[in-house]
Amino acid sequence: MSLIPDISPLTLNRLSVYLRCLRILEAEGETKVSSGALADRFELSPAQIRKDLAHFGEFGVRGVGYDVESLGAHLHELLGLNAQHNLVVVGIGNLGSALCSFLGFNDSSFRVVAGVDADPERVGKQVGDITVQPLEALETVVESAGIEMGVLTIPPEAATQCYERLVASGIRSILNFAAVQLPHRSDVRVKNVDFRVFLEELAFFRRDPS
Amino acid sequence: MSLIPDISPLTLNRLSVYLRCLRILEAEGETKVSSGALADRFELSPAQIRKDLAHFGEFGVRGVGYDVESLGAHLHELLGLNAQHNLVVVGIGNLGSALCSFLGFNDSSFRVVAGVDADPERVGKQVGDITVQPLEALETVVESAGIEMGVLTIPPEAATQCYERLVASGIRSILNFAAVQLPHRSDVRVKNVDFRVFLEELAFFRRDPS
DNA sequence: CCATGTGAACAAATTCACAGCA
DNA sequence: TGCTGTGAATTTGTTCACATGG
Repeated sequence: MSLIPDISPLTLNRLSVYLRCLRILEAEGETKVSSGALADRFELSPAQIRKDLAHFGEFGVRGVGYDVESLGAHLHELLGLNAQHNLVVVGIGNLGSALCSFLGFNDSSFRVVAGVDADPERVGKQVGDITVQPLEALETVVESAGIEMGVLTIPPEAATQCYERLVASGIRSILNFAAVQLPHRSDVRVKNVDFRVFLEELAFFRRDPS
Repeated sequence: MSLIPDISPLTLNRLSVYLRCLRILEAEGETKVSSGALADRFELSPAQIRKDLAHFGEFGVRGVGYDVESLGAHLHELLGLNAQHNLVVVGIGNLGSALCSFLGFNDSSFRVVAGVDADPERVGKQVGDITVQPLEALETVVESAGIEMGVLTIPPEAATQCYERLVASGIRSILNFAAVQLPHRSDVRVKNVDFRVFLEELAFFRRDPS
């Protein structure tokens, strides 16, 4: 079906946003929505919505708009959410725990199936659905639980080593919350998330305009 | 001094990244760095580094490069990090707690000075430097502690109401982790962070290319 | 010399505006 | 009529290549 052309990261992230918006409308009982209505409701650009969607076929009906449910289903599939993605969370501090519980009741595209921590105090703890295992078990766990994505929620000093171990275990998709530059590998996709960048963006607009 | 021209969000976020890189080099004892060396080390583009920095004056020395310490200081100031920014965290679950402790030992540009939660079980708990206070105390706390930024780490149902209360208390900068569309106000800056968007970006590149 | 700073060339992304279809 | 889908126009962002100056 959908032979997907090249897609920019900006467009890709907007598709996630659109999907979120559609789910909200769906919960409100809406069945049809136009690009203009979507844009008004969620502060988006109608032309951009249409452009973004048009890359992947003709999902809308002229004069009417889009079917909330079927467009949602299309985006869901397009984003690779039909498959279930098993995750391991490395570092079960507060942030790691937050992700474990967050991805418990989620719509099951993502599921944390294991969590490991270097701290013996934390090993054995129950967080969301999982029991914390020792860091040494990382490779074993990845292989036995069919894990395909790793989440790094550990201090920066430990991040690179854990990254190497995840990659050596066959993981090719990593969400990294540690503020370090992980070594680049063309076959591994890393998504870096740095909270300080978000805060600094807010701080910039509060600076003294001297 | 620095009369700052308009700056794109992309450039702004890169400045944060540059600052992070400079701090690492500083810790390693480097005193000078060229755009090329920075780019090699951190997988950036040398021309872009120069363009980005050149917006704000001539920080480099031709034939030499940039002074790690003084460029760091410039960026620090430029990003509004000389001032201390007091934050309130609304919702002290795992994610809220993570932010409280994360911004404990930080370099003091950002400080969580208060945390509130609707759950009586959590009120009185000690997290990082702060003692959790009841949600009702939100306005009082904001006004008495000189708070200028709010962080929303609460379930989506509660987010809009807390947003309104933060804004009514005078807060104009908000970091929002709840997956809702907060009402737009031209005088309030909201930075939305949605973990699912990050995960879906990774999932997209794992989808079945049918 | 060597690396910055910068205008000019290029590329990407967004918006416009309208043809085409239910 | 009304909204999609889309080429064309515009704006924004990136890269190139070189003149400039320590």
